[in-house]
Amino acid sequence: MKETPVPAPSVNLLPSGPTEPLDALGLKVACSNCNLRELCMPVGLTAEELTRIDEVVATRRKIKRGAILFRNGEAFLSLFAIRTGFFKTCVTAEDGRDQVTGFQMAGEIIGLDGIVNDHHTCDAVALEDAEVCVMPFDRIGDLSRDVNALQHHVHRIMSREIVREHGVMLLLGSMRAEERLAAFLLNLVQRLHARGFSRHELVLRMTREEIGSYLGLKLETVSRTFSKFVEDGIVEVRQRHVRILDTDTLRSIVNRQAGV
Amino acid sequence: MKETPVPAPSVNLLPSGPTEPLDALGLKVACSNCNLRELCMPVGLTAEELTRIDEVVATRRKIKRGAILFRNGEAFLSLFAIRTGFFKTCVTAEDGRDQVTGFQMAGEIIGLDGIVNDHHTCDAVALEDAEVCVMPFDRIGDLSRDVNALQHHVHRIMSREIVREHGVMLLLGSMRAEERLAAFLLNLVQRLHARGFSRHELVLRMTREEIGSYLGLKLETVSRTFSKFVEDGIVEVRQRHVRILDTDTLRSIVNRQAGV
DNA sequence: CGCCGCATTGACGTTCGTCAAGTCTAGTGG
DNA sequence: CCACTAGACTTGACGAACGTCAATGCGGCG
Repeated sequence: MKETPVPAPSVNLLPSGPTEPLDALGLKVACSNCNLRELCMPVGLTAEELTRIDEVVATRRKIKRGAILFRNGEAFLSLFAIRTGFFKTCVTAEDGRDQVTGFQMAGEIIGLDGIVNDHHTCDAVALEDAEVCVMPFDRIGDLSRDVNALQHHVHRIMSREIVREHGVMLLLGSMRAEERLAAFLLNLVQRLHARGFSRHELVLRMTREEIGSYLGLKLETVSRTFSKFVEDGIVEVRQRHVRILDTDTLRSIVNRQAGV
Repeated sequence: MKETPVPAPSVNLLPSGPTEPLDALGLKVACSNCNLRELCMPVGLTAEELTRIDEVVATRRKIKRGAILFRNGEAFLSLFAIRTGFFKTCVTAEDGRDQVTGFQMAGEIIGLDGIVNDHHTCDAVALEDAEVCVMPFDRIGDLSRDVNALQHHVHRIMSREIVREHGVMLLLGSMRAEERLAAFLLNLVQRLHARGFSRHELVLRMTREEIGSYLGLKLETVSRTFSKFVEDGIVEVRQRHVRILDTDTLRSIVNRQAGV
């Protein structure tokens, strides 16, 4: 057990990770009985569609902390559904500077950037030991011709990513450091809560520098802003452990007009 | 910022707008004989697929300059392919500040943000008189079950938008004002060139404020940066008319490391 | 002709980046 | 078990880049 324990779920949605018992026995873990299904697969399927959906996942793959799932320039073959663990994706400019474009957790899909030119255009790095479901893209295409709901689901996933990025553009384009960090924390804790974790506590899986890259800030600014939040009694921070003491204030920071 | 290659028309394809002669006669303009087809539809279709593709477009719609094609919160029913004209899309935060998320021109598809929740999440505003092809989304879904290439095409369009937004995030997160504006101008002129316009001249359809919103800058900074480019002999600017005198320098501005 | 929206320019202030020093923690090896 | 180290984090001092506020110019259109 090399991983620091994750915060205890307030609701026991994910007590031992997705379908862990079956997995431990070496049995095939199907989407149809994966408890992350609601996050990555369409809902309201018929029994028959459900079993067909299992075909989407070809294999699973374990990724060590720090290892790369796919890299900019690599041929695109599959999408990946995260079963466990935490990823970042980042793009790199020609001059070397790079930008974290997102942090992804269990139930989320990565690799969508690769579809347009059959090559990935960003790197996906595991920030903790992780496991992903490998979903060959041609298989998704074939299946979504039969299973109507799957087709729509793929569209929705891509659309959701577009909308998410709109939000990031708003953040990067018009928010100040405090607002950015507040929005970031609220977003993270909200997504974790949807996965059964606490509404108020979280463990950051990324460094200050990675947060800064995502938020368009330098690591020192991220650190200072954390310190300010602590001074103001809004959060408690011990290393990467964060406890949110005052969600309302955090929310008001995000929504306040510049200059107010 | 890298731009995904668009099939480049050999010569002046758009001196008078797509299929304008037919249109003027009141004849039905089909995708199959629209000269923007290469931009918004899949290539390499069979003759039969080509005629089926025509079914995607239900109607066309004219939008006056300043008018709104769709608005945040409206029900999502269709995607729109731009036939003529120029649009901006922008998201609005609860506190009222808004962010231009993109500028779109002929051959580009807008409305993808609406898929995920059946409601649009941004506004699309015409920056000049425009015409769009209305493509009901359920019709696209039905058709892409039959026409394989269409299905893949829809995926590619959405993926391209995701990749484009990654580029914007890089720009907003790590570039300085000059770099942002240089990248913006190069991107615009490149896309216009792919549509048969000049490689060196362009007419901005948006205000300095809209440029600023897109680039995460204030309008004064945009104006000042233009002035600096003019001083340096990189561009000529007369109102919204821009002539690029030194593309190479502009490119080097985009790619230079901070501090160099 | 005069108005209005857009654009430019200047003076000044704020925010955040830069540079540097120093602290804390987890991990390693004696 | 403790010392040591490397990486991550914090904090301070300072400066650069950009925002803010305000005055002015310009062009298009009724």
